[in-house]
Amino acid sequence: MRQVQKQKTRQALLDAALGLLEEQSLSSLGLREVTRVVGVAPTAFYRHFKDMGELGVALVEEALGSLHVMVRAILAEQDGAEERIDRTVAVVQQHVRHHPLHIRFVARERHGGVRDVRLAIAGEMDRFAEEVAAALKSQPVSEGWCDDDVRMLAELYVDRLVTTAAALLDAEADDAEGADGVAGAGGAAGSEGAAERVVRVARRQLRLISIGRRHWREEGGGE
Amino acid sequence: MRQVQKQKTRQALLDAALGLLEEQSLSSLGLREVTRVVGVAPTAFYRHFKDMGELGVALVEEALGSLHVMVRAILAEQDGAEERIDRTVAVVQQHVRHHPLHIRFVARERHGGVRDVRLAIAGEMDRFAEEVAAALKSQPVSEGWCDDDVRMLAELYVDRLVTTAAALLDAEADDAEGADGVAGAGGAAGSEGAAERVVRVARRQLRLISIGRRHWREEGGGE
DNA sequence: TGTACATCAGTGAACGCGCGTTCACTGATGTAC
DNA sequence: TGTACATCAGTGAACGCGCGTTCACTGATGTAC
Repeated sequence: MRQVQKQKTRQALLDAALGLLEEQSLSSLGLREVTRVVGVAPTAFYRHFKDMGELGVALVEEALGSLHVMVRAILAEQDGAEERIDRTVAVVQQHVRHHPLHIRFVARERHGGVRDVRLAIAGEMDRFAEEVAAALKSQPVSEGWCDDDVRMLAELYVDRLVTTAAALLDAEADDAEGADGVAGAGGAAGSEGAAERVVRVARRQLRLISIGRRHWREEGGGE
Repeated sequence: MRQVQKQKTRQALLDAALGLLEEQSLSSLGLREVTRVVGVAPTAFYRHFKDMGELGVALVEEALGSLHVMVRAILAEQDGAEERIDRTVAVVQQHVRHHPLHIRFVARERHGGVRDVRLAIAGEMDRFAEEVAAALKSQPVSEGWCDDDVRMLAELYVDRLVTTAAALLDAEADDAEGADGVAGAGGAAGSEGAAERVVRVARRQLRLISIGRRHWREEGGGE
């Protein structure tokens, strides 16, 4: 079938673009750069996308689709609060390792220079928050919470997950770089890597939010 | 003095670039675009900056300098927890109104495509966190907290301020746009604007964090 | 199965354009005497 | 105060280059009979 081959080329364009976007932003990425990596003529691009913005929106769907899987995995947990936090951070860490380019892309283009892409990301993030809110609402801790408060908590969580993922990505890059370059210069041999620090901080931040959540109704609810 | 005129041109280049960066990212901004706005020859650019990256780093200093003032203003507050939160959000809101381009620039280039600029922003944000940590440490609520925990709380606060500022900026743009375009289409006349919603959510998120902070030692400290 | 025809993903030459950078220059400002 | 000279911020012509986009095309794949 001809459509099969067409999809392959389309996917190759998306993959090539995503790879190139590790080190630059969408608005400075050229159509010719992408086709050059794939090995097709520049004009072939137009058989698949109107322009780079349209390719960007397609990448949003791909990247946030994979993030969506991550969020669902976290929400599926049923353990106690403490184990839940550890699992959450572990899932984020795993996701960063398996889809570093997706995380980089979302972090960069969330406030980037292409309007359609920003809107697409904002829309997807909103759906995440809604999904997280629904999950939080069904938990016993949320008894007596109004929908609005649940939603603001969900946004706090979603934001923290994305921020942590982006921080982790930078930290792992730093760790890898430092290991090659100045192996052990200054710090003790067993000293904490940047990624480990991010993980520890993220866990405690989630813990603090969780504590705030448990005491919210006692003293917070009256607006 | 000749240096005075030179500084004026330099500042004009920075201002023009900042304006152009409202709608695009640094890595796609051209040297000729900037000089065209200022009204000087393209080659004049080189009398002030090696390239756009260097101009970007200069913009970081300017933008985070103004953010620094904001952070100090917040830390100077001495009221109770609740008033402190209201004042904090009010200061952020005011800052967004007075320096929207600075906020946009920092939000965009924090994860943007120019390495030197990213590093400069990360460095400044780190200094903010350190400063906030020092202020938090001296408050009575922090009795018995280890430095590491204070620092993680400071990072949570700094991150929340920047995120809120960026969200507020987008929300105010949405509000202005919606008012022109579809005046009152769908929502009731007195319905909440996007900016107001962001402010209300931000207040409650800070409140929740503050509650978590007060109960931290009772149940959180043991790692 | 074989033949005639339609489709359409990918080609490749050509275009005009704005880019960053070079270079020798100009002329106002600042300095020495 | 006036003159001769130095400095250097800004100029403007020129360059080669890679960009996005157009167009008529090719030839493999798919379809009808």
